[in-house]
Amino acid sequence: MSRPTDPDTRRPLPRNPALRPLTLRDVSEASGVSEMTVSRVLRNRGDVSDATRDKVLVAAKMLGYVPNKIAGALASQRVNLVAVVVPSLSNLVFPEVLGGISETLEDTGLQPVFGVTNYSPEREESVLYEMLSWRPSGVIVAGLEHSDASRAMLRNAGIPIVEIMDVDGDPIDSVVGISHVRAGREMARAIISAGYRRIGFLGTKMPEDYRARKRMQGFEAELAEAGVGIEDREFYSGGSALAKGREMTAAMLARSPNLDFLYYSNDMIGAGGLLWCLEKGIDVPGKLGLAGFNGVDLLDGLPRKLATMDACRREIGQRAAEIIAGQSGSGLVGGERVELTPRLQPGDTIRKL
Amino acid sequence: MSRPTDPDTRRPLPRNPALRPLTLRDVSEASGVSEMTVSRVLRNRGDVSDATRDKVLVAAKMLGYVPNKIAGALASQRVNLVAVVVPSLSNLVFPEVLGGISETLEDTGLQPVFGVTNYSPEREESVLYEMLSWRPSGVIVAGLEHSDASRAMLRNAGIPIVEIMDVDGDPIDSVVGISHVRAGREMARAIISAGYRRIGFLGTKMPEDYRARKRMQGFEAELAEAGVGIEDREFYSGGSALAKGREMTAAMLARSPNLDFLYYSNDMIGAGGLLWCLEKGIDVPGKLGLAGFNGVDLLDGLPRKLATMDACRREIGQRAAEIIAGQSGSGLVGGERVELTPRLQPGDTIRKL
DNA sequence: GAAGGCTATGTGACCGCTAACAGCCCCGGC
DNA sequence: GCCGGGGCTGTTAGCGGTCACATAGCCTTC
Repeated sequence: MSRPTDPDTRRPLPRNPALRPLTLRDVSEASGVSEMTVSRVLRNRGDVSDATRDKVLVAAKMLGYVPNKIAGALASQRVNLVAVVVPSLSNLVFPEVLGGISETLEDTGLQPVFGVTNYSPEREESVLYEMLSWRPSGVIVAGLEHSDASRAMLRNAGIPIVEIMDVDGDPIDSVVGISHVRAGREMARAIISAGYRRIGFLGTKMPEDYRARKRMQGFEAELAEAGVGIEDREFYSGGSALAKGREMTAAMLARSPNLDFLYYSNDMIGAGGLLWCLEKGIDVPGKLGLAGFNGVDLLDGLPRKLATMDACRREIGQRAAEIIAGQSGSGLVGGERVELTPRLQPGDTIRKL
Repeated sequence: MSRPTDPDTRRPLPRNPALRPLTLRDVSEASGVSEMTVSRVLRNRGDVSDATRDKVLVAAKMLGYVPNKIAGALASQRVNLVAVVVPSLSNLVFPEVLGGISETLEDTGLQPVFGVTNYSPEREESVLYEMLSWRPSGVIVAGLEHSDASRAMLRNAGIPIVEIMDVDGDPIDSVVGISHVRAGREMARAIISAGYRRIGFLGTKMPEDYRARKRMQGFEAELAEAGVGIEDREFYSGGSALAKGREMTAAMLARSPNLDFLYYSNDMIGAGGLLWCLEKGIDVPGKLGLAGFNGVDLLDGLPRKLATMDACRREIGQRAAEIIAGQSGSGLVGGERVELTPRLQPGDTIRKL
């Protein structure tokens, strides 16, 4: 999107006198050419002589004209917006995904527009409705679980849809993510093969956090195959995750002192648990192993590095954005499936063999 | 813009056969009334008989019609979007502000649209340009420092503008935030009155982080009035803040072992420093006091509570949103100034007297 | 020097919706 | 019976751009 670049005039561009928003006609009159030509100049499309171009740009800048994309979009049936819908911004997983998206979209002419659902399907539905009513060029939405109405809307939108974060399920169109079931399994395998056997699970209570649940399912399934069960569980909701991690760890170890491993559904509560264990002088990872999930580098710098599994957040954003950008450009294909592989980061809280 | 997809659900809303986006006319034909009446029903505006209303709603739902806000906005000259421009999402300060905004806008019919500038004035300019070209009902933008062109655009937009986070400067229209200069001063006062005298400052290198700089200026000014100077400084950029906090603290104390207080420009590096000090067995807050800034509750749960100052992030978002919502509703006033008061949270890392 | 092909610009018809107004029907009051 | 006034619905004219096409010059080319 090229804009009349500004020479360094000290003077702010003149104030619009009529307080009526400027239109192409204003620029066209000021520069003595037709509206169409102004439009061409401002969009850098079609042939315009250099002389005319300059005239127009000068006039536009002088007036402080900002094109009206609403009118443009209506006329051209083209919208450079990409709707991005995530459940939360405080999760710190999502800001990173959004970062990947922004970054990748940066030089495609596409613009991300973010919406937040607070993990509520109803809210997701209304956010999607709202966003689709702006006829974006594509939609990126977290998760594979949506209300029937949401799925129908997305399917009917006739634009590329990319569901992200998770690949365990039935995508509407394209999907980019990791298998949380598999992530849970792999962590279980690592834990088992490090010799831990009495395992506790700590997670969120949130019923809508399908991904955390899938991790737990995969985790449990893999343990079961090794003849091991989850001995104790604890769930929380709300509050500061770090503090909750402490509390839950204390509670669980008080209740089940024989546990030799704690698997946390996210790094923040894991970090809380880790801090608590260190304070109590518990031998980590000798007597007690710990692991979280997400690989948030925010936590680099803890006294000990928590074992975790990278959720490929940034890359998920990038790949999703690439799919949208690719399809919105030319012949649409759709139905892509990108499964990324989360990497286990053993850190210092799982025994080395 | 249309792609074949698979219709294998039980009974989704019937697929749009022509793959041409639905319009009011489709609904109007399906329900046997005029487009205008459909429009009225869908917007809940004007009198429509219950019988007609039901007919229309049924038809719209059956078709899976999603209104085209682009056309609607063009015709009505009304857009329910509020542009929100922040420098970063990874700062974890901003997601909270956005939360406050979303929350407050929720039942106003207004919709926030987020843009990210990465602390770059050029990027801010282009993000603003892009957003203004959608003719939003208002703009919320972080900071008071903008390029001349950005200021001109905002001034000329003819819509409510709210600059947030900071009140130390010259606002374009309305402003909601705290005085970072004063925040720095207050922290200095607290430190001085707790008896600390040999003070180090640790912060970001980022030249565009005006607010951190203002805090430092206020801090230094207040110290100076007490006849105290900053004895040592250290700045970082990039990397994990927690880890950087450790490193910088180690480096500074190696260089200036006599310091008795460290003031960090944000809580994350402060937390890193705190963890490092505790590991080293340094007597905090006896021999060495520590303080950060922001009051991020993410960090509740550290072994010791870091002294900090709440930046009123959520409330800033709320108040800003209220201003936009209030003005967009009725007669515009503008020029409001809301200065919030950051509260000192002494935590456990400043000596009590 | 006429035909053909560029390049640079202008012309009208929309894009899908809503504001404003016009009309119709039915009611009650005088 | 006529009039006035609601309640409900339809009609017309844009909103501010862009598309497709027409057009005017001018330069080749033979």
